[in-house]
Amino acid sequence: MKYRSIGEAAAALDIPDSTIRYYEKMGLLPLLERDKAGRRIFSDDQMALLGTVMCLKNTHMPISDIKQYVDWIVEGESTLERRLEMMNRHKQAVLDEIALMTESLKGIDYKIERYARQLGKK
Amino acid sequence: MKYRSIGEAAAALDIPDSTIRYYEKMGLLPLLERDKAGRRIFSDDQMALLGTVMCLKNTHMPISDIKQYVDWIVEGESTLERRLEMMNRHKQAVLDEIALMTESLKGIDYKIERYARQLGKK
DNA sequence: TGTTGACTTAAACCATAGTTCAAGTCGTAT
DNA sequence: ATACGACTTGAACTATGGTTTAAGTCAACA
Repeated sequence: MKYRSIGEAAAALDIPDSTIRYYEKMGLLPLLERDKAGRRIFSDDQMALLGTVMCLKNTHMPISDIKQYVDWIVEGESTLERRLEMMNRHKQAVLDEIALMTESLKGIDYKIERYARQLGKK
Repeated sequence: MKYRSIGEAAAALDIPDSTIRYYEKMGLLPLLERDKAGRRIFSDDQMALLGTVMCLKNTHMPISDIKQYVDWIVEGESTLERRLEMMNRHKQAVLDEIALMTESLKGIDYKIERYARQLGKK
């Protein structure tokens, strides 16, 4: 199994190393292994977890909620139902936010049209 | 012309009064009038501007950029081109962010499916 | 006339999400 | 052997976007 350094993991996900250290400190990356020198090493499983964390972060889930989710993963099968419910609720929140952005974009498009018209007919 | 109090303006846009005061202090609401008692009064024009500010805020434009935009509005017609360019750039940023969220949502949907399957077949 | 309720101010406070710093360790390539 | 780059730590620092507080003013209604 291939292990990655923090630099490789960060490059793979296009985020700064410092963010990964911060996430670990916040408890989003439990069970992260170290080599003999004390350096973080990322297994495929940890890369997958980090990918999930990034999905949640990219959709604006607060760190505290991501931590709850990760804690449930560590806790095991007994939390499957809670995890499913959390993901369903989050999905709806994301859809709502996308809808708000899309709606607000209409106001922006309206400005663009008006400015373009004013500049064009001058 | 109907004027609104800060409470009415806030209720119309479903935001706290304190946010409107904060936006005014940040310079997002220049030319906002006051009544004899010193209270803010919102004309239809100011309501429209506030609506635009909310569109920009809802699409995650930083306060400092919104201020630049409002400053250009106050400056007048000579800034039309810059405003158009700013709105076009912002529109692209919003589309990019929606795309990222939509993509990240796929990872979440995948989790939902897996959890649902695991819970269903048990 | 007096008590509400909505408003005013400036300044302090808060949460969130990182980033930066200083000082030090490790392993490999020359 | 040593220099280099990538890594380590904890703590301090930053930026952003508000919210809260304290003390006070004002207009209208009972």
